[in-house]
Amino acid sequence: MKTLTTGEIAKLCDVNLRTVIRWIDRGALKGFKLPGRGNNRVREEDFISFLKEYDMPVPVGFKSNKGTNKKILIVDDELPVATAIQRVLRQAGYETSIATDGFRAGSMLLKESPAIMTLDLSMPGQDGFDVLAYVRATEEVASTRILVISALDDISLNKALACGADAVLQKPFENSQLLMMIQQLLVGE
Amino acid sequence: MKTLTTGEIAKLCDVNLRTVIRWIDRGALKGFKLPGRGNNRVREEDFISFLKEYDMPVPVGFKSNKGTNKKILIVDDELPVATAIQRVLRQAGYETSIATDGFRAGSMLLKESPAIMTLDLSMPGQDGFDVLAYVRATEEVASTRILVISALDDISLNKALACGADAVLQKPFENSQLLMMIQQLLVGE
DNA sequence: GCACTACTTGTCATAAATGTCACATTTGTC
DNA sequence: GACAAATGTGACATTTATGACAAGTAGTGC
Repeated sequence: MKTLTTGEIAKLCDVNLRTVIRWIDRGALKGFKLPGRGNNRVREEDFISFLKEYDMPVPVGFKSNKGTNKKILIVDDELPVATAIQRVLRQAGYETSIATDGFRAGSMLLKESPAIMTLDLSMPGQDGFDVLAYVRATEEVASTRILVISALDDISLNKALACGADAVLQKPFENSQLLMMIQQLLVGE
Repeated sequence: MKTLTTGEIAKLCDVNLRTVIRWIDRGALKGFKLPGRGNNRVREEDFISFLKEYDMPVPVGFKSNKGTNKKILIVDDELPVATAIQRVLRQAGYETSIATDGFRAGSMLLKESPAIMTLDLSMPGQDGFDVLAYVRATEEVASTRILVISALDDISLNKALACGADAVLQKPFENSQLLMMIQQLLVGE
């Protein structure tokens, strides 16, 4: 369970540490105290709900709601494919967005911090394995679950798993397969 | 995340604090409220876009503030080119990072919020004009100054300016030209 | 020019929130 | 263990939000 100190929250909110402590004392921000002298700790989820409740901006790379966030980012350069995936996921109640090129994908990944990203391995000018490695090495988004969707052979898919993919799905696939994998990824952690 | 209080904005705009609050209440200036009694905070970027939208002069004291962020993101798929640019900028005292593909570029742009991004128009699988349009349309990074560096002809460079580039530089270029443009972009606004 | 309207901005006092400071204590780090 | 860094606390200074009201700024029509 990831927690935050008052100092960290103070920096994130650009506010004085004293003020953060007062928020906690007042009950506006839910936290708990360490046994020592009563140093405060705030659970990440509580901090996020606090920000949302008071309509405060959530710092970039800090939105991963782990449990409750069901946002899915669909990365595929072929728009028809992406929208097809989107249709299936939306019907199942998931919140989705689409990125059709590398720049958008990278940007939206950090901007929206989705719980899951589906990734097409073979995008023009973009090495899918490299994307996997980069995401895993980038702290802000490292915990994003990644579902690789590709028409490539098993060897490539295995390599994707080795590079950090959480699951792979070979094209063509059944909608039910897709949904099952998404659901597993969401529950899985 | 740097934010401003109503009082700071009042001084910067040389208006009454009461007026700033009214701007925020009215929605002209985007801000958010702290949990306490609802003290207002305005994100720096939002304040800048506000000033631009209403054609208000950017206060001198504030420019220097922005000037402290000298981070520059270099986007070029050819690593030798990128490192050459980086060497020049680092020698001049700028903090730099390099992105050699679209995904990294988009991700690092949001992660690091650089003051300036240099952009190669012709990256494989990535339409430079489209990147420009996307950045301008994305609130979180819309105010990033973009210097397009390209070997393409004048027509393309003009199109880049129309798409939202703040400046263009045609390859090949002198190091002094590059530095001058960077400096102008940092001071210019 | 004048009166009228609609609107924005400035002023003031007050209550409340936030920032500052010094110092003891705790926590992190090696 | 020992040391550096971060945190909590109280008292106090500063800043902020709010309402009501005055003053200023167009624009309109006469």
